Amino acid sequence: MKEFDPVLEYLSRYVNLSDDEKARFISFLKIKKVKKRQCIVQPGFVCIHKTYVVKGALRAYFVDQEDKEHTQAFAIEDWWISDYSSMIYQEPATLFVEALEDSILIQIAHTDMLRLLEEIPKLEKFERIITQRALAFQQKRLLSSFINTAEERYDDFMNKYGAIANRVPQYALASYLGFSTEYLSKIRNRKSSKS
Amino acid sequence: MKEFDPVLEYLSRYVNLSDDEKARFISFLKIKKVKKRQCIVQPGFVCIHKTYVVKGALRAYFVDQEDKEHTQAFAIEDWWISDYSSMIYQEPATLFVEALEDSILIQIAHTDMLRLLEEIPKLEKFERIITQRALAFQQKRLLSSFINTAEERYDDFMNKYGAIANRVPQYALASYLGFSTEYLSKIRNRKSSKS
DNA sequence: CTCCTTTCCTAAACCAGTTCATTTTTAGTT
DNA sequence: AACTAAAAATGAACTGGTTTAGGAAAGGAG
Repeated sequence: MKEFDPVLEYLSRYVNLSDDEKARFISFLKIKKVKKRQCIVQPGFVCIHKTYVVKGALRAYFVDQEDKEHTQAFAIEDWWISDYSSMIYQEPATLFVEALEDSILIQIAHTDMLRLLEEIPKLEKFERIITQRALAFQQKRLLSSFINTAEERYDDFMNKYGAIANRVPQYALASYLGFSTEYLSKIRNRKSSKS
Repeated sequence: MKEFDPVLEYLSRYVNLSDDEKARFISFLKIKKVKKRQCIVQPGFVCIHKTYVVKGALRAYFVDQEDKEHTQAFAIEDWWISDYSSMIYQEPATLFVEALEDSILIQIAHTDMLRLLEEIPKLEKFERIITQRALAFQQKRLLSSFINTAEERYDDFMNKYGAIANRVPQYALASYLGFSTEYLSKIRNRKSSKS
């Protein structure tokens, strides 16, 4: 099952599974290939899967009443993505999760994950830790949106996630950082004229 | 150990513990009483405890370079609070956690909690679930800060958490919602003149 | 290669929310 | 009750970021 190795490697950073447990885990995984612009989650439908990115790039975004998009998260190789709220509460999604490039994904259904958590309690630790880290990240991001100016947030993102910034469309980046594409353009212009 | 009952009741919503396990859990708990304005977490010191509020009200806030405060969370009766990031990474805190009223708290050290998680794996489920919910909440809050105007965010908060809003100082509420006290004052004025 | 769509850039008018400076109200303390 | 300090209100001047409307560049499909 070589195709699932990346996920097993990811798991092994947090928890040690026996070969049997690994096999059991893998039995619930599914490979999914998607083309650019294809959505794997849409508002109105419950988000069933947790999705791991083997190859490619995706984003989760919300569309508000004025049809404006707000990017909630990006995911590239070795990241997870989903409409988290929809998945854990088994409610209709509010987000789109869309491929920004042709991508190869590995998915596990939330209900299967819950079953696995019962079977292999060690996995709970994995879930807890990655969720804790996601929470800490999200808290920092919210603070930053209040504390830093648009330009500071842009700089921070370029420093930490330049690899992502250079791969995703500009409107997606601007809507992640919480300002308009026009303003992103203005920021970049300001920078290039300075140097 | 009647004094710890509120925490046990909280736990029981997520996981069933035997009497032995309950006793073991309780053995790590400590009661803490604090006066208004007293801080239980400060920048520079590692946040050791997870804190449950038996009675009273607290807030966690960040102070930026311009000495402006940004409230990250409130906690009243039956809520938990801490500098989450500092606690899980065992790094110096960046937040203050301050009592807004004289309060009675129950604390558990993070290291003790980790030990308990090893001893009583059932507890992992508890940790995972409350963290997942906190994450979903945080994600909604960030989206809302991008999508909604200051006034809409104020209205939402009043609807959902009116009980908190009426208990905390106005500057704390404004800094939670992400705008200035002056503007909050303006919003309230607008409303009272309308009705 | 050409057409067409999507993405990116620019600039001026505009507005939601801030800043600053001062006053009024409230709450805590002796 | 009187004093003090903290919190809330007010209003005028200002600004970071949006909006609107356009044109330029880049990528994909035939």
